[in-house]
Amino acid sequence: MALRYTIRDLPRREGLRRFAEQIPEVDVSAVELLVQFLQTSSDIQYTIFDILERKYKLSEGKLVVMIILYHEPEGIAPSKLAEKACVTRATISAMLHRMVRDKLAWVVCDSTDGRGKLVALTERGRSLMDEILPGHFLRTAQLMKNLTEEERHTLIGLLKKIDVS
Amino acid sequence: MALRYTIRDLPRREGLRRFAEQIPEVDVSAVELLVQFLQTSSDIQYTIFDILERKYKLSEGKLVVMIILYHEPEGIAPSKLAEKACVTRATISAMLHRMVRDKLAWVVCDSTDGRGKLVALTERGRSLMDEILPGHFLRTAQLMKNLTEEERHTLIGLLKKIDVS
DNA sequence: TACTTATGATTAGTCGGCTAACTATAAGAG
DNA sequence: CTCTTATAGTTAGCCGACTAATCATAAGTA
Repeated sequence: MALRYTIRDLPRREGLRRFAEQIPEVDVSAVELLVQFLQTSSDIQYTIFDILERKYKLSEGKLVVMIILYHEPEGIAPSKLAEKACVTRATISAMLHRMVRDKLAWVVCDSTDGRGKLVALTERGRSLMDEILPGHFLRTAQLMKNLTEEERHTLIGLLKKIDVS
Repeated sequence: MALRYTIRDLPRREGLRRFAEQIPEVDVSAVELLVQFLQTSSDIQYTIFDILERKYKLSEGKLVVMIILYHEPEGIAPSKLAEKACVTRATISAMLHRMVRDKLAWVVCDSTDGRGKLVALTERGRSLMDEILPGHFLRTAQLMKNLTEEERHTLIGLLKKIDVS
């Protein structure tokens, strides 16, 4: 099914806002802000990551993992990789399987630790990154092009005020 | 594995930023903005939705579906539900299976259309929503409490300037 | 040294997304 | 009225995330 992505979350989030308005004690502007944030979030998800997904079968998670690997030409332990990518080892384990299958990475046993392994990108993995990243940064710049330097600064400041303690 | 959620994406996104800095043509402030946005995004994901997930086994997607159903006491067709929730019918189909299994919703055949069905919340589903929503809106308000009304307004305006055309 | 504990990786099972292919029924066109 | 096309729902199979359990090896301790 072809979802109409440009308006995709409007009705979805709208429901939440309508709901909030019906309950007197609710902080409506906070809900509206959350709704807008989630909306922007899924829009960015689409313009930045779904493109990579469709064109290169590369999810955000895999991109993150590959960028980490790109910086570790000597290889890195899967557990370290999990930690840096902020996912569980189980997730890395499955992802590595697919990456090895697709010849994007290789894995060897760590000679200094019988339990451990070492992962690194293959030449194919490296060149995929070289192919992908320029467009990725370009799309990022495009996304933000309507914001002045000052506005970007303000926006970062306001985002940091959201209390996620 | 217990991830340290409070700092969970710092290293992850950091890799992207460091990468950007090494390439001269890259619009660094745009990348920084994206990094901060994704960071805030996953923080919100945690404080708002992971809580629901852990306490009530309720994902964001299921919450959205249940809010829609909450507003449709007469029942709604799964295809309409998919459209309003902005997911595919296949996704709804699987989710409804689980919701029926967990006695949160029931499904009957549509008498006016041999192909169709009608879904609605069970009493259990409704009362779960009644139980969950106050806390949910409270956490939303908590999240935004450090922002003045004016700042909220500014933030919404800036988010809308992000170009996702 | 032997036992206990900690760590690295994997596996099984769950969930929520997706696409593609399928079945059944409704609606429209000739 | 029949044939074609569109629509509703399901199923199979993939991906990335998770937890919990398991296995092997390292490291620490009595």
